[in-house]
Order: sequence, then C-alpha cells, then structure tokens
Amino acid sequence: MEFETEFSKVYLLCDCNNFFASCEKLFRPDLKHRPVAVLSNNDGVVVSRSYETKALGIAMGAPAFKIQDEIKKFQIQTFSSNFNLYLNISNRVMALLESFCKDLQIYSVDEAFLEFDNLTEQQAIDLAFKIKNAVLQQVGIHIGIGIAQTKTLAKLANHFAKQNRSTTHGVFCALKDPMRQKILLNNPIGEIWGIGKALEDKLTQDGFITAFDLSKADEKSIKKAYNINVVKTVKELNNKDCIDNVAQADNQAQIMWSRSFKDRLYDFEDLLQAVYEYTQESCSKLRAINCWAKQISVFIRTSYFGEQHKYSNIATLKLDHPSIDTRVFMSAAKILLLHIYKSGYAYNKVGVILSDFEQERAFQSDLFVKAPDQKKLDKDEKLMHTLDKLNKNEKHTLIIGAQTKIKAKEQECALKKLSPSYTSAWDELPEVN
DNA sequence: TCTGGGGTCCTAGGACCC
DNA sequence: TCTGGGGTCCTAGGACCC
Repeated sequence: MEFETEFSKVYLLCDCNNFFASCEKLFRPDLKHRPVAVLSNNDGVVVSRSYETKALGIAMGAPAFKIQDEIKKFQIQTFSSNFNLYLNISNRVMALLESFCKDLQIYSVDEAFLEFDNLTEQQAIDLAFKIKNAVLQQVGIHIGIGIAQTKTLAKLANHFAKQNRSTTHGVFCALKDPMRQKILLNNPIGEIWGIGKALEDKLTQDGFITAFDLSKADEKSIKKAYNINVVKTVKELNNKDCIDNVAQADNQAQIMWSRSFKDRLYDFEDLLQAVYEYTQESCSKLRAINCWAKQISVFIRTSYFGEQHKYSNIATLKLDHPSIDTRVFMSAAKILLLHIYKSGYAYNKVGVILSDFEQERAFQSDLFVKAPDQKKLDKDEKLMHTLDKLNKNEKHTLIIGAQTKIKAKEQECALKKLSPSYTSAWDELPEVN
C-alpha cells in the first residue's frame, strides 16, 4: 500500500475571474455571453473586461475614447465602476471562503489566500473544486484557484489555471514537482508576483528569462544585485514559505482621497474647494477606522498627457498632536495648497493624504507645545461624529463653513453608465420577472 | 475633448549624535 | 583648523500590488 505525501502547509489562492465585469453580469442575465467592460472614474480607462471583451483584443487600461469604434462595432456593454456593488459581492465571496478556512487572508477585493495544514495533493484538489463550486452556486461568481506550498507559487499556479481553462477547469495544483516545474517553465519572470516592469527589465538583462531561471538563481548574488524581496521570491519559488500574512492590516498606515477632473482646473479657489472636499472625505474615513492622524499631505498635478506645461508637487504638514477634526485638517490643507499652487497651469488632479496614525488621542507632552484643552477636544470629536452621521446617507447634508461650491461644475466626475446599486440601495433592487 | 484610485514596503541619503 | 568613523532615525521617492 502506498501512502500519499502530506504537505504540512498548503495555500489555495482563490481569485475571482474578471471581477468587476462579472459583478455587472450577475444581475444582467441578458449580458451573459456579451462583451462587458468596466471603466474607471470619469469613464477614463478600461479596468475590467469579460472574456468576450478580452477576446476582442480590448486591452486592460485602454483609454475609453480610443476604443469608441470597437465599442460600437462589437456592441461592448460598458459600465462605470460601481464600487459599492463590487464590495458587497466581495464580502459575500469572502464570507463563504471563510466558512472553508479559518486562516483566510484577504489580499484584495477579489482574491484571498486560504491556508491549510497537512493535506495531500488529492485532498487539496478536491477541496479546491468544492470551494469553487460553492462560490459559483451561492454567489454566482466564477473563481480560479492555484494550489502550492507558498503564496508566490500559488499565484503562479492560479495564473496557469486561468491561461489553460479548458484543461485545468480553473484549478491548478503545483504542490508536487513536475507540476511546479511546469508552471515555472511556462511563465516569464514578469509574471511572477512581486516582479514589476523595472525588475523584469533588469533580470532579463541578467539572463533570467523564465520563472524557472530565477528559481535556480544564487540567493547571495541576488541579494547583492537586487534586494531582499527578490531573494524572498527565489526562496518562495523553491517551496520555502517566507511571505507573511498579506491581509490588509487593521492598522492601516494612510488614507488617500484623490480624483482626476473631467475638465482642467486653473484657479486656486477651485482647487481649494476640491481639496476641502477630499479632506472632509479622508477625515470621515479616518474617524470610521477610529484613528487619529498627525500628518496631512496635499498634492496637485497637471495631466501626464498633452499639456504643454507639466507640473506636479506635494506638500506635507505635521500637526503638533494627532487629530480627527476636519476643520483642523482643512486649514492645514489650505496652507499646503498655497505652498504648492502655481498659477498658469492646467491642473487635472488633486489629492489629500492623511498619515502618521495613532490609535488614540495621545498627546506627547512637550515643553514648547501647549497641551490642548481636553474638554474642547471631547466636544470637537462629538461634533465630528455627528457630522458623519448626518452625511452618511446624503452627502453634503452638513458642510464646513469654508466649503462653498461643493458641486463645482468643473470637478464633477461623470459616471455616465453606472449600474444600479442592486445590493445596497432599496430603490435600485433588480427587477424579477 | 476624453488616459483610474488606493494602498504597502524598501532603500538611499540627509540630519544628528557620539 | 583639520581630520574620521559609526550609529540611529527620519523622510522622500521609487517599485510594486490590485
């Protein structure tokens, strides 16, 4: 009798196929076999494509205005990004995955690593199909699953499964060696998780062409010529698990709010109003995660494309003590914008970043900085939470005095083809025949 | 006319100290 | 006056991810 090898650690990388496009199809059975594309903010570029759209040769990141002809010709159904819908579907998928695995690491809105101990190859494969079918039946989303002893290999296995859907049926197991070598040999280094364009170019120059080449590299020379992350990648390709929990930590490090404008902005006052709005949004997020921030940055930039005069700059201000008060950050933001604003440029994007978080309203006493009045802080915090409550359902119910033209025409982000909020708004529920 | 948004981590280099 | 080295801490910017 032969015993199956048990692997002490097994990762299943579950990844939703064409996630945004699949979410849009979920409530539109009429689109089941039709090409669908989801566009970014301002309906700028393609961010998700259904299989049919991919087959038509529409590239990821393609500017919408450049593919107008194809959209018409092939009747590609386009949607603006409906993040509330995607987040809602994502939550359902993740909840279901968690029922299979207590060690679930949610890596992004559409993928998660499931970690198991002591599984044989066959057990892992059976489990993967069970999970895949459950997600399809209960949520209606197709997922692909890569199985391996490390996260990097599981990502590669998942990619391989997707590239070879007809033979893999969306699941590929690289726990054992012939299969591991297969995915290593069949993937160029650029396909490896953690190897971006810059590293790809350098590695290729140095003669590393496939993932297999990199797996055979000498760790010491890699450390010398590249960095510690590439060394980790080499280890991971060789079944040495060394990438920690990738789930988004509870202790988020920064909050960013930024938008590109449909039209260009020139005036300081117009930019300031946008900065005020993004500051308000960022602060609201900050309070939602129960953090206090000590630092705020404001950035502005002209378009990368077309503009004659390009300019981009960022400025940062450190507060004396952490705050959650929108008004505090707004006055800081104005100072920062004054600092970097230059007239005569056609700005197309501004953003606000809060960082340097604390978990509580700690105040480091300092000889030269006057300690804030605790009672006043209590009152201010209450006021801010009230503000959030009032604005929760209807944005801009209550605004801070300095905000004058909240819906300035120039900064409206056009979302022309937004799908209804099927799962989150009562008045937009799908109709059932 | 129209080219996304929101994150994390690493590293080089400067400031500062002994 | 000039000459050093070694260490830590912080920050800006780059690279990467989805």
